[in-house]
Amino acid sequence: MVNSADRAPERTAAETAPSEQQIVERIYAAVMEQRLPPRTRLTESMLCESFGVGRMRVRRALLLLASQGIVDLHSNKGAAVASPGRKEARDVFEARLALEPSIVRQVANRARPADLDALARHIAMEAASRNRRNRRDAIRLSGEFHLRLAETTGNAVLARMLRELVTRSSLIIGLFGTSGSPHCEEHEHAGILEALRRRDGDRAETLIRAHIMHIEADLDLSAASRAEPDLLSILGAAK
Amino acid sequence: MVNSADRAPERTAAETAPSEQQIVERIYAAVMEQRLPPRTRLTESMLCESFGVGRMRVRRALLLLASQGIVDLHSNKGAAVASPGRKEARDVFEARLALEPSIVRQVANRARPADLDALARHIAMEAASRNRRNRRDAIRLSGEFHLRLAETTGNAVLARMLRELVTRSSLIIGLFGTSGSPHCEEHEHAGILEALRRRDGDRAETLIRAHIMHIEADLDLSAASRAEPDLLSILGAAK
DNA sequence: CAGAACAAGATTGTTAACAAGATTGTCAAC
DNA sequence: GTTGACAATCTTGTTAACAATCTTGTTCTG
Repeated sequence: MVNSADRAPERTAAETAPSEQQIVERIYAAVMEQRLPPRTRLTESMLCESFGVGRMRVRRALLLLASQGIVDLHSNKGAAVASPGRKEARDVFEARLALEPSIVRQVANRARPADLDALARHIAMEAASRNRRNRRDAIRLSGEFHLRLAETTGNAVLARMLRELVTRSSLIIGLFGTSGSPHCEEHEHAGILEALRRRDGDRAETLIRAHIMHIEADLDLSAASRAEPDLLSILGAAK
Repeated sequence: MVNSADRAPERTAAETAPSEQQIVERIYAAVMEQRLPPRTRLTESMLCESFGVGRMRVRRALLLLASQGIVDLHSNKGAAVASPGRKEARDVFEARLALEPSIVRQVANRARPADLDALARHIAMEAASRNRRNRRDAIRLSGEFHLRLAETTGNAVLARMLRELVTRSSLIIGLFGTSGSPHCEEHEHAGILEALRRRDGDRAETLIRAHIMHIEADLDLSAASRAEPDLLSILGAAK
């Protein structure tokens, strides 16, 4: 009776049926930790028993995720984790280059000491995960640092937009990233925080711009990566 | 038999049942033209017969609109056109100040002559609507100019984000705007285009930043405007 | 044996009915 | 006459069944 089918159909009494917003959160987290690679099929029935909710909730959650570019949703063909192309990857990082310099400037001008301390603790967690070789947490925390910056501005609009961009960046890095461990980042996050502590908005802006460009430079957006013709190129090359 | 109730329940055979994306577009347009004022109740049954679709489509469309801050969606209480508060208004314009300077800089660097001509034609349409005292078109076109700029970058991510921000700005202007006709804008749009034609990115950036701040300066975000306690303040004042 | 037609299974899209909750109008009691 | 409770109506939230579409496996034919 115990089989692979009932991995998580029933949950403890404490967890009530999650709302669509909570379903979205959990898929967001899974994508940011690169546990859900691009092109992963997300069938409704599978999600229903995973979360213990009805089909309606799942469909609404998928619609929200699709509206933010996290999943692709084709008519009559179901949902799958999005697989951004090169053009889309460039667009996402261009948008980040537009938003994040403004964000760190605001933080430099308006952050309270407690906010900066929280950012320092976050960087410490990043370092701990990296030392512990906990790749999953390290990846998630590295992206979440940028979210924390956005949240520190107190601007909910900016925070929501950046959250979408950072999550899509995780997909992009999983698809096009070349170096497995971007340990350059940790050092750069610390440098940004130092500039923020000195209230040096110009410096913080320069640093985060360089930081984003470093992340993008680690990608291979040149030619024949995995994009649309996944199986064709693989089979053609293997033959 | 002809009554106010059947304003658009049946449509010509050419128009098939619109998809949820089309429903979203039409509500977007209505909000941008300030035909749907904030706090307007949007009951599902009303939308169903307005668009001639089932309840499912309407609910999905409302969910999408809610995820972008265009409508408020409270549990068991239905949907209503969003009524941004002062904080939200400031956040939206702060986000625009972050995005649009980058957008015009990109346009200055990369736009083709045909793109710039299209922008010129758009400004001409704005002027025509204004001369014709067509307030509805004038308002919509004025906002759409910023969307055209974003689309000219070719960056779909930026374009989608700005679309949300511009639409929410329409709501904000309707709520907090003081001068009825912002005819200053037309002149400013033309100035931005001129800078773009000269490929002067710095100048274009400066102009659009000033332009956005002018729009925001026309708002009254000080104290007791219409926000949350709409009826209470009205009744209290009328007494 | 290859290839196409066909059929079975599965998945998504849609509709309808039902249940739960909120608002409004009414009525009785003080 | 006013206030409170109650009931009717309307609106939303949920579930279940049904229809349409796609995928996959089989079989028949050349």
